[in-house]
Amino acid sequence: MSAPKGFETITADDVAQLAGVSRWTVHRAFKKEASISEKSRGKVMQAAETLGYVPDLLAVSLASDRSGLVAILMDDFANPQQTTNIALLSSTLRMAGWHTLLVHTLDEDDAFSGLLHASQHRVDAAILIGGRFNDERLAAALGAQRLRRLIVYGRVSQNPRTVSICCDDTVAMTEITDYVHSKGYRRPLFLAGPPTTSAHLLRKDAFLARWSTLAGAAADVLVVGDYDPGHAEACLTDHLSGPARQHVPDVVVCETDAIAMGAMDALRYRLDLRVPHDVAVTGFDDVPYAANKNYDLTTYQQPNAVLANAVVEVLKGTQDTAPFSQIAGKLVVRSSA
Amino acid sequence: MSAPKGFETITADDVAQLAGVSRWTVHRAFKKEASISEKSRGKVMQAAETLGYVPDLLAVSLASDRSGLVAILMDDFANPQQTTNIALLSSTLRMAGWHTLLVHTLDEDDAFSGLLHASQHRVDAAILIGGRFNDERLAAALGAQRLRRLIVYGRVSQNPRTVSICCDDTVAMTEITDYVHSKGYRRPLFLAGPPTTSAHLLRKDAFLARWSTLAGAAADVLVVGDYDPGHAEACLTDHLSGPARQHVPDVVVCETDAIAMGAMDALRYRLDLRVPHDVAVTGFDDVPYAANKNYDLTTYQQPNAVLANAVVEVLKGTQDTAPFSQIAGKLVVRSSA
DNA sequence: GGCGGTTTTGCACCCGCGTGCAAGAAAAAT
DNA sequence: ATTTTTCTTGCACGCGGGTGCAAAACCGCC
Repeated sequence: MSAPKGFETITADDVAQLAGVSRWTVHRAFKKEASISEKSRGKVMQAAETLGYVPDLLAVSLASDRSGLVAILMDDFANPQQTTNIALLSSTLRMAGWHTLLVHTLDEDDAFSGLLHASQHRVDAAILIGGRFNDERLAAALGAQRLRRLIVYGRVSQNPRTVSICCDDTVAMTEITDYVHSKGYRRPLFLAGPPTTSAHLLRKDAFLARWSTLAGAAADVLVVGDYDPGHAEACLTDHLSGPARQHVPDVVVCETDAIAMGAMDALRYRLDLRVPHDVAVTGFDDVPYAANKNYDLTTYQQPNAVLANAVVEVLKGTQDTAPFSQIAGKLVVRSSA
Repeated sequence: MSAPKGFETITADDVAQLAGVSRWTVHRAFKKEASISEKSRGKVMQAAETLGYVPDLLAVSLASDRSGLVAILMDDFANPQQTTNIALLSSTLRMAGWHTLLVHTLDEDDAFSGLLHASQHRVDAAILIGGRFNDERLAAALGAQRLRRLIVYGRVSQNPRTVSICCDDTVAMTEITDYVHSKGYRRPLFLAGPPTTSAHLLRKDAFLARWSTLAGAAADVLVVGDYDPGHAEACLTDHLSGPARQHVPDVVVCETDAIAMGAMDALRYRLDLRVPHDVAVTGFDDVPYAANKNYDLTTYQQPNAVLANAVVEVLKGTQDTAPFSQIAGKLVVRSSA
């Protein structure tokens, strides 16, 4: 009767027995729109209560072919934009009834195997956060069994079999460009992230195009290898210590806040310049730390909550991919530019 | 034969049929120490290869009563120490064969329901990262079915039914105290985090005890409500703008790096003091950003990789709880103190 | 060729629950 | 009171695969 040690697994059968009904009636009692008499529902609920019964989601998933699990693949936990997103995403998903299977991917091969493992858990969808995922591999990954949906979060994917959920980088960067130009800055330097990501292309191209329209001249670009502030700091320091020293920019426009922070560190502590007095800086993303007094960064706020809800929408219904890549954010003006 | 749309779910039966054996032989082929002839193993493997068969982990979990899933409950994604830990933990677990079910808990009730959901997924263990979890509730949570193991990560839990994996805060803080004293500082102020966490108690008490031994006098303490840098900044600013202004400390010893960074911001930007010239600052955890030139924080490095591996050890075998709460880290001296 | 012994293999049954259908009970209609 | 109609309930079967046991196939040997 009672287990000598460990926990007794309480199944629907146990509840049925105690309530004096069949297992299927127990099932119906838990299903909202099921035809069942109030009397037996009451008996079942009481029995379930005293026994502490909770349905086994594993068995539910197996039988119903809906796991209620969403895999989130993420590559960079040092990136505050990504950790902010995953925090918001996982709680939004949980409120909507999904659980999060977290996969920290180390590199591209790892992403592939992570996606495979996720599919083995029958996830209802897999979400890719971060830029280091390769679209070509995604197509192959989609060939993996049981991967129902692939959502690319925070950037545009060329792959037609995926759903992109992100804000409109072109519109956003154009707005930043307009602001920078209107403030009277005339010698911009654009700091770009890794060349493989689409954010890189969209934001950089949008800036260059708009700047050329506004100022009638091309802007300088410096490509930083990744989104690490330390690396951005080193890159910019090198750049402005070299032959480019003579034309120091009056504003550094950065692809992300992480790069912007590294840039500010470089300007202040390596190059002995004042921000924004000597050089202004703008970022992109509005990560929490951007509001810190050290940086007080003028940046572009992504509508994170809207994006997270869009994921839920996609999970709920069959949606078109189009509406979810044109969500607008808003410019946040602080003292850095 | 071929599905009209969507993906064909390939089961062990499909492989068996193609290989001309029974389903159980397929199972044996995938099990390393099973008695099976090389010939049929070959046939099975080839059939599995051509069909692209991968076992369904949901079914495996259900049948074997081992989900291969570990729930990680985390409350604060803004805390870099926690995001660092979860990144390391999830990749360490994955290499050891476990997957991570991420639960972002918003408050205590939420933590409870998160734990319940995790148990419904039959997780092999649940790991608690962060200080906002209440030990008393944990005991209740352990009553939930199927929750095999509860691991408290990064702090000591009083609950005997849980396993604590953390470094020895007392030893660590004593080491910091010795260092601070040896550098000649004599008017310390200790900045403590939320009073409910055990880290608070251990670190604060260790500091106070050691300082009293070394200096023969009690040290000042200021309790900051949480681990948010912005809040710490405000608290310290208030404190030193008030009646305490006349005895400004010569060193601010902080319970965590997050608090230390807020403290440095307050000292520099609010109180117009130089760090470390006027006031020195120490932290605890050695989060990645502590090495940033802005802060360059003297702090204590937690042995994160060792801790993560300890989790795997606990998952693998039946271990005693004792050995895992006395892991040592090391002092990292930088320019802030 | 027959025998004891050792692999290999197949099979019944189980994990806990969901679906569709048919039998049973209760309510409504005649 | 009898027949319909409707609501409840029970059940066979399936999801995909793991366990233990017994039958079958293999082996070397006398």
